[in-house]
Amino acid sequence: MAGIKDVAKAAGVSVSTVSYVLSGKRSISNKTADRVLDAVNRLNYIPDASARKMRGHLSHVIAIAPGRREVRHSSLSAYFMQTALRAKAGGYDVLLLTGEDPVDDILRVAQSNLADGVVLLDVEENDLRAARAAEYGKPCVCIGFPKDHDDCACVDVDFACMGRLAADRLRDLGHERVVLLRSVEHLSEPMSGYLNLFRDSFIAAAEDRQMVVMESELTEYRNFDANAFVSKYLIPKNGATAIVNQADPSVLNTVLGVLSVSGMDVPQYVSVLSCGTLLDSYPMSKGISEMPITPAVQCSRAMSLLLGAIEEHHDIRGEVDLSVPTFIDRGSLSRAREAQKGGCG
Amino acid sequence: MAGIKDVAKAAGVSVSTVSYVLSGKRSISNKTADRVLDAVNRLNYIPDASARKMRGHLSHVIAIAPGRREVRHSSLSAYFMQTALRAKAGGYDVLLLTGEDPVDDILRVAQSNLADGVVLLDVEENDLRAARAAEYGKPCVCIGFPKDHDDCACVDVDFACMGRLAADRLRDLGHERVVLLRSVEHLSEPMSGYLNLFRDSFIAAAEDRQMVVMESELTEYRNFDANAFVSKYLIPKNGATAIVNQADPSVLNTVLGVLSVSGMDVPQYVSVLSCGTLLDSYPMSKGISEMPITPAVQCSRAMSLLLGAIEEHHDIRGEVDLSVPTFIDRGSLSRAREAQKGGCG
DNA sequence: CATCTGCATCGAAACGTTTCGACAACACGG
DNA sequence: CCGTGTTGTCGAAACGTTTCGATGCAGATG
Repeated sequence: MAGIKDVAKAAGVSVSTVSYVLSGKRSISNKTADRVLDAVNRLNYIPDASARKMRGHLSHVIAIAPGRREVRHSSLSAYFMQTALRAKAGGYDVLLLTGEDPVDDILRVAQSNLADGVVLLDVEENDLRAARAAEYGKPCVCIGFPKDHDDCACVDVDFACMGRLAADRLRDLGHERVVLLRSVEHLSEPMSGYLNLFRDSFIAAAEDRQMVVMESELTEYRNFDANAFVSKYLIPKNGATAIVNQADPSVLNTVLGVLSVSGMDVPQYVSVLSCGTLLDSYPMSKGISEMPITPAVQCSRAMSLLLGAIEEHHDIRGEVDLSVPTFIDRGSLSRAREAQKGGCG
Repeated sequence: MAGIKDVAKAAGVSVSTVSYVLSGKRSISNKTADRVLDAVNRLNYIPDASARKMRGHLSHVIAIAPGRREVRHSSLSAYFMQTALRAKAGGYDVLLLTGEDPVDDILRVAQSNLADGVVLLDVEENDLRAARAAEYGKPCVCIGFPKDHDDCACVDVDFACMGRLAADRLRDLGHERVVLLRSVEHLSEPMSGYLNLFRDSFIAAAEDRQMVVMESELTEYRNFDANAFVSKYLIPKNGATAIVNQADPSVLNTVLGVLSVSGMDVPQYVSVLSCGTLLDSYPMSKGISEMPITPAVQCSRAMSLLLGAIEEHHDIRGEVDLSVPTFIDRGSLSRAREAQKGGCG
């Protein structure tokens, strides 16, 4: 509750002197500075945030707008936390936007100067928030890759590249028949482009390499039948020797449970590679090698771009930053078993 | 970028008239009001947030402080979103705090008037953030139940009550032998009181009712062996007829997988009741009846308390609001099977 | 000694609002 | 026609900072 005036009075100096001591923008004698700092500590003075940014100053807040309000994927909080962490490292706080109409919310906080910049999460292929970025009057970064991104920067993993890398890796291990385990997420989020981006590029690359790709059926979560999946794609003579997982960790976990019970060991009998997932925050029944999404990387890059735009006035509109996928070996990949009479059942 | 002065000029009135039209705090003739509103729309005027709260006004921001930065439980984002939703409904935005030192962060945003109030998430039994609430100078609500809560309000599910209700429900269905499936979360979060609160009250209530409670071993996630669990607690002659799950959904899912493969049907062979979890945002292989945590309820109550404190100056320090647990029937409970030669293996 | 330079400090303006007090215009009852 | 009240509007103060320009003073330079 103490203001700068109280500090000034207590230290016996003028208000401006206090301000200069605190900001270091003009030289102040040590003697005076010490008296001022003393008073600051004694009175527990913290400058008022609003008053501070009254002279054309930054609010040091960035707004973060998750997309759909139905949050089923737990990775969302990873993005929240990573964004907040990076923001804090740059001296910014993070404002969470969750209104009915996301665009309205963004407009409000951006135009009222409550926030200096905007990060969009859960960006869909046709994303209204991204399309209207020009109206915000503040720099804007998408984590994701919307079609219309003329007025914002985009940061994402290069999922097309991931598809090719996955195909390469499996082919190099001799896998010729692969099954793609897809999440039911597709049903509820048809627009979330990255899953399709990966899938298409993986299938194209695999076929280039003479591999056979099967795709699991898309069903409701609750109806997913791991037994049926295993019976259909892994047990037959010409079943797959590798699973590429694009599904929710728990779906994969169920499959692993069935494999384990049936004595179809990973990776001896079947290799598993999970792509575009985030398993390390997730208790799997078995270590699964992975080309994960990387919230830390994307958030960090997003924040660099954003802070550059805010503080150095870089124009980041239209910029696209795709990062090369990483691979984490958790031992679930090995050479394809020899073509044999297939299965154990 | 247009300011109130521009609007005033465009409408041909004084600055104060514009302000009164917008706030409705004094009567203004319709004619003038229309002209002003016209100008506001034409210029796309949005008042500057900082300037607005310069005269002793509220910032209409509440700060939300998650506890541990390692976020493995996905329910965190449910709390984020629910808090933000409720806050927005009351006209508040939400600021996400994630600094190294949570107390510092809270002090900073509270004392600088950046936020009008504070919500603490992931509150532990001995929570420093709660203990120091007096210093914030703003009202503070915990979601959780710390020991030292003299200076903040607490909102939580009544986990002791949940333990009793769970015991009652199982006993009424004739279950006399129950196994408690505990999460490994305990290992990493020894202080997170609610799991123990439930456990202790459940065990006490169950023993009161002449039930036998077994407890699964606590191991690392990756080492959790669902087969061993099933063999040890469910297959033997005197095995449990019901599982009370307190563990991570994916651990439970693994168990369900083993049960399903082994032909031990739920609920015919074994009943399952999950407590203190949040399965509906989580794709389980099978519907599991549940006494869930209820982020929406807690966040809503927390926000009511907080807004009451902020806007009506209620003193909410020391207040405790425990909500009665809810039960969701998803069909995984049935009468205990008759004592028989036990198991299928 | 007269200037100049640089340092330390101060007073006041500025930021964009809200709100208080004033006042003119008008209506109404006496 | 005078008080009294109401309505609509305005000017200016206030909020708590930052920062510009000015000033006083000490020491260096001519």
